[in-house]
Amino acid sequence: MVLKYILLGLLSEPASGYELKKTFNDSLNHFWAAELSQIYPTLKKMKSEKLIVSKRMRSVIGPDKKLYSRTKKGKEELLKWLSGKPLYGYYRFHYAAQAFFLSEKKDAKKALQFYCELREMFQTKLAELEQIEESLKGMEPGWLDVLPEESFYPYLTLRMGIHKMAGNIAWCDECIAHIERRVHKK
Amino acid sequence: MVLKYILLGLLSEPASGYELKKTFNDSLNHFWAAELSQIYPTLKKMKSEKLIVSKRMRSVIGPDKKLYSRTKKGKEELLKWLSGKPLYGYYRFHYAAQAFFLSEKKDAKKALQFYCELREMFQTKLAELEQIEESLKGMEPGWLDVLPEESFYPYLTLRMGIHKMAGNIAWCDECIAHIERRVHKK
DNA sequence: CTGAGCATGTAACCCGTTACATGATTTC
DNA sequence: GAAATCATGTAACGGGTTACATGCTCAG
Repeated sequence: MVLKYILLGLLSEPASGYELKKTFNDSLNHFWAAELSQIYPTLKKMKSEKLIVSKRMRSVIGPDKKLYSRTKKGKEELLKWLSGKPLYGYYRFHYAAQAFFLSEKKDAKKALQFYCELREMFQTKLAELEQIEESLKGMEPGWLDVLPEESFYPYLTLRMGIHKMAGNIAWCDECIAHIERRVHKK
Repeated sequence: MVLKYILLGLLSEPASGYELKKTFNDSLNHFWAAELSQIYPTLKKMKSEKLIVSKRMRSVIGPDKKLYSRTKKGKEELLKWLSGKPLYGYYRFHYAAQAFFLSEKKDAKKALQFYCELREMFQTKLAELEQIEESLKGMEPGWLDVLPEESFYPYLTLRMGIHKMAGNIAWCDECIAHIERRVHKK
């Protein structure tokens, strides 16, 4: 139930479900995602658990919205989660599954093509993240040290995405070199 | 339905559900996992789709087992999947969610501790992967070039895991340095 | 005779996705 | 009047996990 804790974390400022979804799109997207159809029921459940309260608000544009705020109990729950050990989980990489069985194709050139396509995908993702980083960066050299904490820690997770993608690209380059050497040896 | 294709890929040699589970434990574990309670129904469904056939086999030790083999249709299905573009998917990193909200703790030392623990986790995983790699490596310098294809491509996915972990560790080191600088500045 | 490993399965549940349903307001 | 954006929800389904159920054989 990680979504619950993420919503709790985002509700340091009151927000509606719809607004929370937008935050996902532009702040947490490189490591998490959630659809509205999941957010709404989760908020409902959190409210029944008294982790948050809601207030009906008139919206200037569009229909009324429900502004959710975190309760004291909610804040405690969040801190408890943050105090736990970092949790790793298990990951499923679809492209790795494909890469694992590449020998079935009996054609090293196809394998080479696969890794080149994969590299391009990673390169695109990396460029996206670097663009976000660029827009965040101040122009003075000490900008990072004066960033407020609420922006500093999220920035570090953006760096995670960048490191991951760089690692992926390095992997692809290595694989491409290995496969090419094999092709030429033959 | 990636599991279906993975099982299809593993069935280049006939095997039972129980044996396939063991393969997961020692060959694909760094990028995929599957429980027996998921493998058995999946095999059943694949059989009904005529992608595989089964044969009852007497086991020397323990009860009878069902040996599954891939059919021609199954092989075709597998090749079709392998010919598709590499699929990326979306990923959810629990520890990143925690890292995102570290400012809530109001204590940079706690944040530092979090990243140190995370780094240790990655280091442990990396060591595991490197040990597997060590046991795979031959002693002659050209060992990789003479590896048969069915071992070469899986080896490359092991390299993926190693690159990912190295990237994660580099990220942690960077974060730790940033946070320490902030603490000292204050 | 107990426990570990071999072997196969079902049931309940949880998380997340896609599709569907509804309706207001603003802009072109 | 159509399309885009704001706003909230429900229903069906899929993939995966945990727990449960059963039974064989071998080693200590």
